[in-house]
Amino acid sequence: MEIYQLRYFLTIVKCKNFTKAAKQLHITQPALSKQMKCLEEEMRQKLLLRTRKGVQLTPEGKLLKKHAETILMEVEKVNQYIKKESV
Amino acid sequence: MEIYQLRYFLTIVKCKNFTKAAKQLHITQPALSKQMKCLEEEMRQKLLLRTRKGVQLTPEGKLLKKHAETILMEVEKVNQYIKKESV
DNA sequence: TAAAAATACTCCATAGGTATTTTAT
DNA sequence: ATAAAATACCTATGGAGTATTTTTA
Repeated sequence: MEIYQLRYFLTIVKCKNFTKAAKQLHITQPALSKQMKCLEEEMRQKLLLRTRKGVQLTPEGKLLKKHAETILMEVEKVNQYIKKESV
Repeated sequence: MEIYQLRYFLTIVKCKNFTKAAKQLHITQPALSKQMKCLEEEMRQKLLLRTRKGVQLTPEGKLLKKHAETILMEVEKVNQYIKKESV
């Protein structure tokens, strides 16, 4: 599990669509699919339900979302600090 | 900045020594040095002071330590969840 | 039946290894 | 003089791309 994978995951949750999320992340849809497959395999459970209505979260996906948000919020604090210092 | 780099960084802080930290992380000392160089370059500042007395934190290093601890604590929660679910 | 996701490959960037040099007392 | 860190160079894993197939309702 790496930070970039959590960012990919949250972007999919927000977009409810792999293709749109990939565009927003400036990567291709297959690259994004592969990373989500890796993440689901590492977590040993499905996180995302691919339906015609859009991508939905499984209960485990919902839990990961909470943790991912906490982690990325903290990462964002570090990024802001870098910007502040380098100006 | 990735989770594995934060783990490397905190291990060095704990061990106060690159060589010992590398052993504990099951990687080589040069691999660890390179990752810390990458991290310092990305942060655009020195994080660690290499002294004979042991590796010390710069003020920026101390700040990163706090964020890294928060992030890794949250990662650990996810890992525990994986273990629980996969049993 | 059509949009979206998955699969199959190919490529290359970089994480990590070994050997060696440099640094700090 | 010596332990520790940095550097140089090499290898190989896996992240990302293109082309294509499969899936879902």
